[in-house]
Amino acid sequence: MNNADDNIASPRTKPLTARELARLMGVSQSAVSRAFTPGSSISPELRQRILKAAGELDYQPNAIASMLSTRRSNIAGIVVSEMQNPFYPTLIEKLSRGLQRVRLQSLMFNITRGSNIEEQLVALRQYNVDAVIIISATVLSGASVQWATDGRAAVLVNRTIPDLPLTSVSCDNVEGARAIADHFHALGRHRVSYVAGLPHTSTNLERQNAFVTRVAELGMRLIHSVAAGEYSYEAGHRAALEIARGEKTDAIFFANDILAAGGMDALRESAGLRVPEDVAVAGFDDVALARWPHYSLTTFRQPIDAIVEKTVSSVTQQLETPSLPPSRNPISGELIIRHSTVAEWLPEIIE
Amino acid sequence: MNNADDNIASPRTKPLTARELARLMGVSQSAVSRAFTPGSSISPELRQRILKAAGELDYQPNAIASMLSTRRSNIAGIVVSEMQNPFYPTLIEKLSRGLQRVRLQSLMFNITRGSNIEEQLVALRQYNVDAVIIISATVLSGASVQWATDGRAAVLVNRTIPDLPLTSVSCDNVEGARAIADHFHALGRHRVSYVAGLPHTSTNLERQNAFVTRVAELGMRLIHSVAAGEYSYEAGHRAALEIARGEKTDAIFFANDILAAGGMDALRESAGLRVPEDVAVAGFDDVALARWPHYSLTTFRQPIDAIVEKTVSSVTQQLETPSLPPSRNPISGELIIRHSTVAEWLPEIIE
DNA sequence: GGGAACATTGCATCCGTATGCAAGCGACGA
DNA sequence: TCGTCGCTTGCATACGGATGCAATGTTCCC
Repeated sequence: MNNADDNIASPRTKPLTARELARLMGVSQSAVSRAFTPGSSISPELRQRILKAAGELDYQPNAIASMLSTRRSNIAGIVVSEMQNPFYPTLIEKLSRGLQRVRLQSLMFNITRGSNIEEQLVALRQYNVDAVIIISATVLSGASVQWATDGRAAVLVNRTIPDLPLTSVSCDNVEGARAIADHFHALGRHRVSYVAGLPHTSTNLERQNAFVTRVAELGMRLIHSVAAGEYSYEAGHRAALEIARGEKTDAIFFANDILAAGGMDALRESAGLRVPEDVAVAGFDDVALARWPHYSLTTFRQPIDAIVEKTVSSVTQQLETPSLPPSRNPISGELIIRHSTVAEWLPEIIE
Repeated sequence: MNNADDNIASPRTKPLTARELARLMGVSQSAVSRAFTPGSSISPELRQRILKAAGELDYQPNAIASMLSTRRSNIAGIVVSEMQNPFYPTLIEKLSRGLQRVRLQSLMFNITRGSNIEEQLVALRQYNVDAVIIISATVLSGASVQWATDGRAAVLVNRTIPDLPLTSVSCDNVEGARAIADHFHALGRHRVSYVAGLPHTSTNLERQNAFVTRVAELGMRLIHSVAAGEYSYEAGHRAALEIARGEKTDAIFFANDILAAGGMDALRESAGLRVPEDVAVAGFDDVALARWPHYSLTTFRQPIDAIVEKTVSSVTQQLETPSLPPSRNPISGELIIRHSTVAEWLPEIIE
């Protein structure tokens, strides 16, 4: 039992290094490095030999060391705050996959509202992320974002920050809000209302302004315009009750689907109104529950795949061309009409 | 305009290094490093002086270099796959905050089912993550997980992997499933059914076995036991319809809340049954929608905060004591009774 | 056959921080 | 007053790979 250690699962095995592998093979460390670097100057034979040996000896390059040398981390920092709205998990999931496709891992930064945000952004710089993708709707100061993103690829998804020239990719909120207003108008609803979520976010401002403007253009009356305060079911519920207690309205546009869901339940179950007969309801996003037969919610679909694709391509372009000027990229969405505005529309059979 | 560059936002400014800062201050680079390393040998005065200068000159240590030196990355890899169930985003968000509290950033690894999982786990080793937290319900082979976690702190959350001795933290599925069975029994329901999600996951097996066993112990009859195939609203909807077409059952336990929501809507709106009068419905997790008045779902609440806390503390312990033997940590949950099983229970007023 | 252009390979050094070791310094006790 | 001990500080080097440059070997053309 002289070599007892050999039999024990060895948690401490130091990973093989390029130098060691090189020594074992009688080649130089550079050769090993080149074997793993596409496009580097090495003969196909040697590369194959090294990759084969690497496979057998379970060598893989240490990404940390490589980051230090190249000053590229191959990491994208994703700044996130509200995971409650199911739209975001879906977005993040797809985004993270999209980034993996271009060899970027996703480092998540969960911003907690109220806590010291600057402090949380320090890590973005410390970890030397190549790209910063800001999804959080939470208000971030332009200065801190500028500082955090300084010199890196950066994309704001579904939001903008005043006075900060950064590339942004968003669903076309103006198009969406106008489409809803047009739809209400086409339905013959003329006494419409709007329910905001977080009032000061760029997303909300765009939707609200576009909706209100279009409503006026079409000669409809805006009966209520309330702020729910947050993007939650409960907030939508409260807002709907408040509206139901006031002057009669025949169509409500909620700033997103979750608000709309809470609102519909309140209208139907607490206010005793029929949706869509008494009041039509529309949301925004087209999250999964909008398709549920119970809600069957008319909504403006955010084209997640297109948003992800544009975000990823913008990141890669910025990485290739650091001087690329910022751009705004509104992505066209699609009005999805369902039962919550059109009684004749019957919920899809769920297959 | 000789120094035109000065006026332009300088995206390329190379970050200040410890050496440079040291040179500027006339101290050694070691001193700078020590100033940022708690517990290192340095006088309080010098440390203060350095930290002050660092603040003014906007220096912060390069985490990459530090990782290379210390062989600690301060990164936890979170392996995730299903973000559709709202339980997981919530869990991940809290977990990520919990980890930040102990100075660990979260690197997310989104496992795509079907694609090459091993390949995706390579990055866990390359990035040298200190800890691996596996939340994904997707089936992972023991061997690949072992390889990926080799020698690091690792925790399986809400799942186990057969034959793989790893620390796990889960809601006590047995307790939960028994509580539901007991509840059905107390309600006088004796013809019960079970709806599974992903049939081969450890979570499902535990819930299913415990439920079936308890049902038998209590002398109730198990009428249907079906597998929805995935944890989705649609799957729950389909499963419920299938059950409604078969022999009459008076209580259904769905393996999670999303399934239950789909199931309830199907029972009520497609099968024309009353919930809870004709059939009682219970779920598992207590996600947000379980509280919505429309569902008002009886469910077994997973104690997310306790799970997160235990996970984080287990990680820190493992980091301190690498030889720590694996442990199982079932966390006690709580039966939440609502309208879907007890007609008299009225939905909470939403404040 | 000689030389130039090219393809491969290795050498040496750098990336930015952490840390063992030894040197410097002041304080304290005998 | 001198030796010793403890606290600070700096020096030198390690962490693991990437890469410019020089050295070597090949190929091709005149």
